[in-house]
Amino acid sequence: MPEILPPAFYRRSTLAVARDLLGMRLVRLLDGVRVSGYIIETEAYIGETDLGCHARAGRTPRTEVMYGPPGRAYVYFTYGMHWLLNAVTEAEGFPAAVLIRAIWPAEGVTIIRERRPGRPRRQWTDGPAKLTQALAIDGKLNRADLTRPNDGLWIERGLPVLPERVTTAPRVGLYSVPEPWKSIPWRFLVTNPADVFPLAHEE
DNA sequence: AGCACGATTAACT
DNA sequence: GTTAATCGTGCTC
Repeated sequence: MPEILPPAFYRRSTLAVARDLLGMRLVRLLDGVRVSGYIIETEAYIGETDLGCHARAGRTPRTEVMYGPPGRAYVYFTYGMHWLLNAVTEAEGFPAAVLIRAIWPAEGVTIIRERRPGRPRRQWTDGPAKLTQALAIDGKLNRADLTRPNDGLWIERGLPVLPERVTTAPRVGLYSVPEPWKSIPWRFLVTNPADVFPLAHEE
């Protein structure tokens, strides 16, 4: 039976959660069908002092969810057209989250292809807004509970990713953010995911 | 009330 | 390599 990651998984250091989410399975239930993928890229955003984190603005209507209980979804809209998915981390009251930047398709490949028309397979879910398109994730899922199946979006234990398969790098897209936040290596990637995860077959 | 900008993507040259 | 698309958010007036 798939084990849904409990609140205790998220109620830890955001860097540990970002690292450990690699290989876990992000699951979306669409019309009773499981659409899922293994998480292969994440980024950590940690507290009001992290000038790359939205919580640098303090408590606002948008950032409020990051101050709430761990294991909830923080879904926000950017560039006028894209939704991005985060998992809230750390103890309630401390604002932090992990951005899910890429997944390796696992289940529901037919639905994913339909939701990413005309794109080659490797571009289905290799970006933070591409995966939300593929899994039909938008603002309605902000504050969803990722530790229960109730909201149709959760994260399960997946496949282990060994330390030698993990790369760290600076976070993406923080052009105007001052140092050290701009270059601090809080991005986590699985190297050569094709060697680790099975190629999903058509259903 | 107005404004600058963004945790991006796709389509260009 | 460059750039347009497009609008919610937070900040300033």
